[in-house]
Amino acid sequence: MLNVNGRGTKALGQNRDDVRQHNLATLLRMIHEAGTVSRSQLTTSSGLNRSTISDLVSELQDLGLVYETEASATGVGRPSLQVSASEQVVAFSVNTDIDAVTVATVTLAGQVIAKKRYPTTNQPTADKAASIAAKLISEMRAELKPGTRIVGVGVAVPGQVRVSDGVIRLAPHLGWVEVPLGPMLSQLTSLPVYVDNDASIGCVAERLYGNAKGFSDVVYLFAGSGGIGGGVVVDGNQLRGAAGYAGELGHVRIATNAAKDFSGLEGTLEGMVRRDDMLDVFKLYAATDDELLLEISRAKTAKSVKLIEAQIDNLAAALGNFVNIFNPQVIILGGYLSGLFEFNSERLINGLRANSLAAANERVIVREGGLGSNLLMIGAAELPFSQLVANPSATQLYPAKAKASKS
Amino acid sequence: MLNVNGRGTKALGQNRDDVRQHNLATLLRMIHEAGTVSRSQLTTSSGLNRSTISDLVSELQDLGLVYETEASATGVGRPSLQVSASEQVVAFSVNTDIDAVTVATVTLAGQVIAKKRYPTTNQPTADKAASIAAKLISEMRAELKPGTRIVGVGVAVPGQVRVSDGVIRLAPHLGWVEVPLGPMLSQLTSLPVYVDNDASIGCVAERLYGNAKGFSDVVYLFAGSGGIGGGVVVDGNQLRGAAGYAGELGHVRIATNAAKDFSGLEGTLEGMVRRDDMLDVFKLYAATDDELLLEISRAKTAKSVKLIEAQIDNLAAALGNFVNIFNPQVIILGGYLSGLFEFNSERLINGLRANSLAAANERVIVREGGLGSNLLMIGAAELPFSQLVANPSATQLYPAKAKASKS
DNA sequence: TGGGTTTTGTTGCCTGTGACAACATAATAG
DNA sequence: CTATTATGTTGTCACAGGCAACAAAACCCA
Repeated sequence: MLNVNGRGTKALGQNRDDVRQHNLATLLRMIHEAGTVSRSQLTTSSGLNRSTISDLVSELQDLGLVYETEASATGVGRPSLQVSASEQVVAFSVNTDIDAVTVATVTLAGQVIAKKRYPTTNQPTADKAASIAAKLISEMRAELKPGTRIVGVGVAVPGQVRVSDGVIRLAPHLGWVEVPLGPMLSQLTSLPVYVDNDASIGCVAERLYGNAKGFSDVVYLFAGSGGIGGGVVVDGNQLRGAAGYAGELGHVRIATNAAKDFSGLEGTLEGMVRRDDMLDVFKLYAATDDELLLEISRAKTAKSVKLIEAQIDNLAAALGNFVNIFNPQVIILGGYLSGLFEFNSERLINGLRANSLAAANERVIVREGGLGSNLLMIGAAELPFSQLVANPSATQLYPAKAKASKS
Repeated sequence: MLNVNGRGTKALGQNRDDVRQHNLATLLRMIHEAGTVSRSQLTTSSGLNRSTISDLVSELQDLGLVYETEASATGVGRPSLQVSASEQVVAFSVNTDIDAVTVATVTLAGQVIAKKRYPTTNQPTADKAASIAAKLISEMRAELKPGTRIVGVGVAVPGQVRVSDGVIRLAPHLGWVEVPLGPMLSQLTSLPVYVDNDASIGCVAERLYGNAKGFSDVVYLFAGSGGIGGGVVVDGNQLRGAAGYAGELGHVRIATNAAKDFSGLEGTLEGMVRRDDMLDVFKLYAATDDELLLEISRAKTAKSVKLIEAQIDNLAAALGNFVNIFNPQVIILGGYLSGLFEFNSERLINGLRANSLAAANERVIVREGGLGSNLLMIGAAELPFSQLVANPSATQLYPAKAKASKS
């Protein structure tokens, strides 16, 4: 029951029958991302022959990963069979936050079919969080339809995660330092567990199902109660870096002599665009993002407007940096940052342009995040799913009723 | 005679006989990067069968791209044939700088076999630079051994380049705005021309042949007379961004209220770590990097030391950002930045650590660039070579004696 | 209503690619 | 001089996807 490195041992160069694996993986990826696709669509967008698609799809069907249905005709010609990702193949996603542990069941088709939130008083310890998560997973596992198979568990943690083995290096808001959350949860559930930073996971979700869908170069910025995190997609691939810590966009320095952020760095984006400051100016003690967004949109007092504009300017400076560094097609703002964008998008865009090179910023699109509360759930499930998709025929699945065979 | 996009039309998913192309490309890449490899090495590091290697290598040989030699025995067993990249296959590399145009002939084995520098008074216009380059190329082409074939021309320009069509969007030091240098040079030489930013090209060279060799996640920073440029390698691939402008690391903002850089941005690395300031403090009007490095290493006056330390601190702040963003394995400092590193590497490293997350910076290596004056020449030649390597059997080559057939 | 057209699924055959095994070759070790 | 080790060479084989021919299922139109 090992946590496998997100990017496995790369076969140094070539392939022979890997062709089959590759094609199988490509088709499953298409089906997984779309939920349902017709076989003719698969044929055209893959470039493979009809007969090959037929063969490959039936192999996926034998593996129990997809199923076919007849579609009602939409035009001339024989209607193409619809291929759908199986709802009988699921992953569990976990989000450990400062005030709750949330677990969801997500199907291979990308649907959240169950979700449980377990509120905690204060921040839970890692042990506590793991046992809560394991308990919720166990409950949800018992409620699965018979025959359902489980791919694994994906965990979103607000902090720095060593992706290779699921160790939380530092999660300041949770007070976790060097805790092996992945192995702990894997032991409790007897399932493979994959852990990653919450913002990276949000980025994955936005790219697959949200407002960054279809883009190959994306910068994602997310501000929650735990500071600012980021995720980056470069040429269609999630930026991970040497050990998986890349994309810490909230800790990028943009100014001198300024407040420290939660990790002790000075003059960083996270230290200058603070959700808590925003709550203070509206005299809120705690608020959901929706409540805060509403307040921001109605801000009238000079003090609040000044704060909002200052945050917009700082955000724009940081975004300018990211544009110079990544030359992305689209920038997605999540959490309460979308409120800043809505409040005065022109100011934000102008600031961005003033802080970046004309060539790099000329085509960049700034958008709010398109996914709601299920963002992290869908994204976290992608961690185990991506393992399955990369190797459809050789990935072990686990039955709904426990007694999983040890790997 | 078109300039082809660096990353061609990506076949959406799969392959059939693409296998052969892929394997051929992989082998040629290994041979190209190593210069000479034994067949047994190719066998082990590719994972392919001996017989397959034999077959593929003989195809590369038929294509005239490699040749085999018998090696003197080094151990037990039959000695393996050595496979070398052909010196009869070359590319021209061009560097348009503010005071000269330099052209070199580089072999597929990575050797610079000829080099000519044409000094210019003041900055040349793009037309001037193109005609000088074309003239030098024509001369060097005439001096090639008969039978030599030309892959194309790679151009390194200090500025922002639209890689897809070779248009220089902005090269502040040369005073070039929106000039189609690639097409111009292509017309003059009747050869395919590829253009990229000089720092990106330096990064490529360092990764293939310099101090970043073998690393998959690299941040490269280069300071020359034209400001500070950067290049990034992410998971083995050069960071390009949506339109090829990514990696403008010199224009990243790290401070408030500071001097503008050459592109008019405020508080950026380029604005705060200035080569000209360094020349001033040593009362130099102009100097080669070697001269400047010597001065820095001998700096004694309070004023010069203070400036050097201030630049080190600012450089460290920027490097901290890059570590948080990219989590690289290695950072390479080129140009006179290596002098800052040598002057007080401890201060630089400490500053880097203070400005980045512990998890991200714990294993990062900081090094000076390992390539001398041929850095840009070797890197620029890689632009056409990478086209050839990606598609060994279908890339057109051009004869040494002109009269090239139009494509 | 029925034939023509268009699009897609299915089947059987074909080609190209790399694996594999057997053998040949060239070095070292004793 | 033989045994051992490592590599190159050759012929055969398995397997994946392309391709063509046919069947099936929709629409169009007279």
